[in-house]
Amino acid sequence: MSANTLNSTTCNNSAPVGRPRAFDLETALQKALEVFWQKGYEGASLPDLTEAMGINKPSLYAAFGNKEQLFLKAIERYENRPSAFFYPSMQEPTAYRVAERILLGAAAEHSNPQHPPGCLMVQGALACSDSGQSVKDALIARRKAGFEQLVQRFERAKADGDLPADADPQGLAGFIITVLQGLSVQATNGACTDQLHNIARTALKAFPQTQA
Amino acid sequence: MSANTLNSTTCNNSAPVGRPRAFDLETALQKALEVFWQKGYEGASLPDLTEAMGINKPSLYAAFGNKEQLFLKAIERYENRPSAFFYPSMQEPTAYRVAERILLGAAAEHSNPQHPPGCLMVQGALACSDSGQSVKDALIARRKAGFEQLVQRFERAKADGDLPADADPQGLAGFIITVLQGLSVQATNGACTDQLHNIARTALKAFPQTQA
DNA sequence: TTAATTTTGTACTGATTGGTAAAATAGTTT
DNA sequence: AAACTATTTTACCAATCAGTACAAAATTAA
Repeated sequence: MSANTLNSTTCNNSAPVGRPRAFDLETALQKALEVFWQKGYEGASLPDLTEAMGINKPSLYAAFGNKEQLFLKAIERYENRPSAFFYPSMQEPTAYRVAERILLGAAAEHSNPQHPPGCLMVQGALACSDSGQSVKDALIARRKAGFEQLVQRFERAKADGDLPADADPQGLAGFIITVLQGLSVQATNGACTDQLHNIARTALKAFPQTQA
Repeated sequence: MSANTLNSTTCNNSAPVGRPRAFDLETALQKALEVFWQKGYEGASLPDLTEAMGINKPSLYAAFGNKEQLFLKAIERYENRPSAFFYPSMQEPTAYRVAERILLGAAAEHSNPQHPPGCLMVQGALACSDSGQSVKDALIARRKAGFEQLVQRFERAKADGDLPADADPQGLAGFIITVLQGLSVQATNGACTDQLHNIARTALKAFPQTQA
């Protein structure tokens, strides 16, 4: 196992001993992320990955462990990428604004032609063989974590008074997450940004809006 | 290719010439359907399929062609199974009732513990390798066909007056389909019927309701 | 310069993938 | 009974899967 795991810009500026790595860890991981995004965990073969990453298999295994660990690092990068919108949306001032930013963000991002359609958290491993079960479970856990965060945000909104006293944070969060994930399937179908935007706007009509 | 393709109850009661088939085509197809439903097209291996179907590979190939054709026959059966709810929902008298039946039907059916969670049309092949592309495309086409049917139903509803004159059939149909497919992901997460029902009810609040 | 260390490219592994060849078997037809 | 036909069983095929052994290469440390 290497000393610096995934830190391309290490503080230690003295070059490490041994032959230097000929590729950049982050850009290679980004390429792997895009392959997984397009083909899913099991649909992405090692030749698919190594070709996109511009490295060969021993380099991949030395740097990332194995295919499963590479995938887990890819979804971690996915959630922290600059254009990620879900968790940043929590900081909006009202529940409605949170819901709006999530769904409009998904409409734009899931149909962005600069990367594969849809959401990696959904496309990655929805149904798979027995050997993919652990990765599928990891994605389920991540999706549930997002849901729980949204429930908490809506509970806070209820306490803050920007959601009605009779609002159901659990139900509303479940609804927003469901539309979010449905938009991922729509994007796979080839829907463009305008169509997804239209769907998001329709969904938002079901969301309680205390003030405009 | 066999004379009787998929007709277990043939009108011709004289036994066909040759060694009789030792299994029932429909029940074998049903078993294959359930494997695909659980694991997806590529996640279902031939041993997975033959074991569930209770036959061996040459029997599978003789009866169904190959894995891809077996899958296509499985999704055809899926759409015509007794508990299918999507197309029958079109016959409801109003657009709202159509939307309601689709979403409540999905809430119940996608979480039915008697079969795998979610919808085969979504779980079957959302993201896959290059070799699964044709099956993925077939599922996209089926999903789009369902969407188009719903658009037409809502356009008729607009003409009938049970949708407002300013209603957007395309947008409304896209929204209902999106929630429908999102519910499939939720079911994969392990959501129970009550949770899906709650989400469906929330979604229906976004749907124009001319009369109760 | 030599030793130590790490990555690289090549070639390989055993297991599994979808698919099939061929003979044995179970029926109908003549 | 003999001929015919279709299915079953067993054994196999080439291709691909994820993963690795090993030696050459490239760097730092001594």
